[in-house]
Amino acid sequence: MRESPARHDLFRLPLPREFFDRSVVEVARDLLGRILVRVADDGICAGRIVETEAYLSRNDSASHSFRGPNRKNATMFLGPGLLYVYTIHARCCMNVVTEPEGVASAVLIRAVEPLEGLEAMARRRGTTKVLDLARGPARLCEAFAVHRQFDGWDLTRGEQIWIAACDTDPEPKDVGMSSRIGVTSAGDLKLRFFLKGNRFVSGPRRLSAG
DNA sequence: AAAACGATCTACT
DNA sequence: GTAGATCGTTTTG
Repeated sequence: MRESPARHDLFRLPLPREFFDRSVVEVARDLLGRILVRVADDGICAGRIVETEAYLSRNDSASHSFRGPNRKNATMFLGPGLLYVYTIHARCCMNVVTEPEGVASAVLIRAVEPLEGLEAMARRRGTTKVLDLARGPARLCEAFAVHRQFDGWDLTRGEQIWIAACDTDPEPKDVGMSSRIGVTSAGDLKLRFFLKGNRFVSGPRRLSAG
C-alpha cells in the first residue's frame, strides 16, 4: 500500500488522556476506525481498528479486574490511557484501560486492518496472508510486536505504540454490536463492536444494531 | 504438587 | 461450525 505524507502526519497524533477517560462502552465504539501505530526496531506498522470488546470494570465477572487488583491485572486500576497486556494460551492480548483511575474497565482490541508495514507484520507472524496478519487479539499482538513488556505502557505519549487520533473512515461509522449474556455463572455481559462489512473482523458477525 | 481453567488459534469437514 | 492443541496462571489438596 502506498504511503502518503499526509496520512503519515495524521498517524503521528496520539489520542489524549481524555479520550480514554470515559465510559468503556463509549471508548470501545469510538476506537473503531482509529489507527494503531507501532514503531519498533524491526519495523514500523499501522492498522485500522475494526473490532473491539468492552470489559466492564470489576463488577463484571468476565473482567480480569473482577476480583480486585493483583500482580497481573494491576495496570487496569492505574487509570485511563494505559496499555494492559496479558497472556493467555501462551499468547498475548492487548487492552486499553478506560474510565477514571481505580475503576478498572478496559477495551480489548480484537482486530485491525493492516495499512502500513505489512512486511514487518508478515515477518513477525510467519505468514504473508493479509487476512491472517492481525485478525484476532493474539495475532494482532504478534504482528505488532506487543508482549507482556508493554503492560502499563502509556499510550498517550506517542512513542513506540499509540493510537492515532485520526479516523480513516469518518462518519457515519457503520458499527455493529453483538452482545451475549454469559452462559456460565453470574450473567457475564460481553459487548463486542466492529465495523460492519469489514472483512478483517473476526468470528461470526451475526447481530446487527449500531 | 497436581488439577483445572481460559478475553485463543489452527486445521479440518 | 467444531474439535483439539497449548501453556501460563490460578485454585485446590
